[in-house]
Amino acid sequence: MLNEKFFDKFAEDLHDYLPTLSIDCVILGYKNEELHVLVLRLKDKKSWMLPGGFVKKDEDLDEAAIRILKTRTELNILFLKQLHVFGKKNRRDIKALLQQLEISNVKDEIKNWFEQRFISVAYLALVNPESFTPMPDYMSDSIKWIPINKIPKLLFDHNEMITHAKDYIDIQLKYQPIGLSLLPEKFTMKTLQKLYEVVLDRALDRANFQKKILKLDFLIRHKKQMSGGAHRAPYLYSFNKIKYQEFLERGIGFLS
Amino acid sequence: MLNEKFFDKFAEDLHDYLPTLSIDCVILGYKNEELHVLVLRLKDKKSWMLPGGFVKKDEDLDEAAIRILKTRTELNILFLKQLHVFGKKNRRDIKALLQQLEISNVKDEIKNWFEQRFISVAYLALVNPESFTPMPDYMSDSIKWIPINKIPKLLFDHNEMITHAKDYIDIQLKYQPIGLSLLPEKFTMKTLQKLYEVVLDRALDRANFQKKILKLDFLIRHKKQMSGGAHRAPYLYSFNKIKYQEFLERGIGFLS
DNA sequence: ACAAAAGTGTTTATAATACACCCATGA
DNA sequence: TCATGGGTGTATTATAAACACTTTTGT
Repeated sequence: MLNEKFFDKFAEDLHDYLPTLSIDCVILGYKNEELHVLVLRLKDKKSWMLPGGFVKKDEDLDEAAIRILKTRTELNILFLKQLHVFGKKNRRDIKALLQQLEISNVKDEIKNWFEQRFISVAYLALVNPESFTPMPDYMSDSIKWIPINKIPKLLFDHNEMITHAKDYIDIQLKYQPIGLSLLPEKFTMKTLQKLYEVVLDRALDRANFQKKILKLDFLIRHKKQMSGGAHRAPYLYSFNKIKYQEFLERGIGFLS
Repeated sequence: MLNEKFFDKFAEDLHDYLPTLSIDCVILGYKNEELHVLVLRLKDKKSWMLPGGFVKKDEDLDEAAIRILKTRTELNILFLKQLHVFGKKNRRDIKALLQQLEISNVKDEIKNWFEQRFISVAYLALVNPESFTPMPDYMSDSIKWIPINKIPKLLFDHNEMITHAKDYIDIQLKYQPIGLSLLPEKFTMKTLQKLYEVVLDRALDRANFQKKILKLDFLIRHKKQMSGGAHRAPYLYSFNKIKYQEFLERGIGFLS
């Protein structure tokens, strides 16, 4: 069994982790004009779940979240925010998990660990899917970007976590800019508008969108232009990160 | 020592609680035209902290928060929301706590319990201060409403929790109504306006405020009137709880 | 030169703000 | 009847939405 070695190591390290506390990550990416979520498929090839992990005794909660993200995304910098704590007493179907992990014949320590009641802190991360190749981990055989509207039933309350993330994005979008973590370095106004349309789930007026966004003054317009279709070439833009950051902090309402 | 009996009992019950996880409550109330926070003074008469507690193994996280609130406020129904998890590894100055609890000569189990690293979930509660008398607990000698701008240095990261609560209220106020939990059953438009002015920290136009709020249509106007000053008597209003609830759920922006 | 999409401008509707006016009440 | 604060109306300004017009590009 592929993960046996991992579990032996994990059994040794168990005492380094805080008990009963876990972290799960809703990692959102934007590609093909859709919002996607990064989900793991377990070795049984049937069950899906969000990437997650545990908190070491000598690390901050946020540090743990970053460490867990890095094992999947190789990324250093990304938008990362604590979303919500999920603490229902029966939120985990433990029997199902043990089966799916194929660890029923594993050391008692490991079994006891996974049989605990866990309170889980859900984190939201926004990333650009084109900037890295996601990596599966010890208990999963594959990791995939799945469109947010086509997520299958996940283990435990993980679907609820995604809903929470989507609600958060919907609300935040109305008074904070998004995009810095979701788009490539340079992009067209149309691309940015499409992102907003996907998240808001409604069409926006091209002319008014352009005016509003430019007025906020956190985009840098580049002289260069794209080549492509048989039409006028659009400007490319990038974010003025300082002004963008100011906006994130102020959080002024800027789109109805 | 007054709490010895409590600690004996607590030592017995320790195994009923989840380790390393605590709850702290920012309880906000509005009186004398100011936002107040409910804080505890410890028995040493110098240290202040937020009311808090631990999570039982057989209760949901939210249930624990409600239980903890009830021991202080006697209240059943109130606005309650999970704010943020505080998880810095050195967030608690443990030595200071042990001194202040005067439990340095207490059973080892108790000592070990409090010496743990705790991750704490901060909850926000809004209550009407006139509807109950707050109660101190085993480790505090008094509990008081203190204006949010005059909070002393509290233990650990509790000041940060209050800042977090205030920020949350500031943002929420812009696209959700507040008041149902903070005001008495019946109130004048002036009172409601004052609440908004205190929270937003700026003056609002009387006429426009009235029009905007009434247009939202979640207030019930009562025929009766107050007596008092030498002037026209104002209407009394109360909340239409159904419409108010609809607004909370929709969360439409309604005050610039 | 034409189609297609980008960029800009103009008109219209809607909402926010400022402030003026009249009303009711108790001294 | 007068001062005080309450309630309502109106003019002004700012913002949002709709859409028309012009520009640039590849074919």
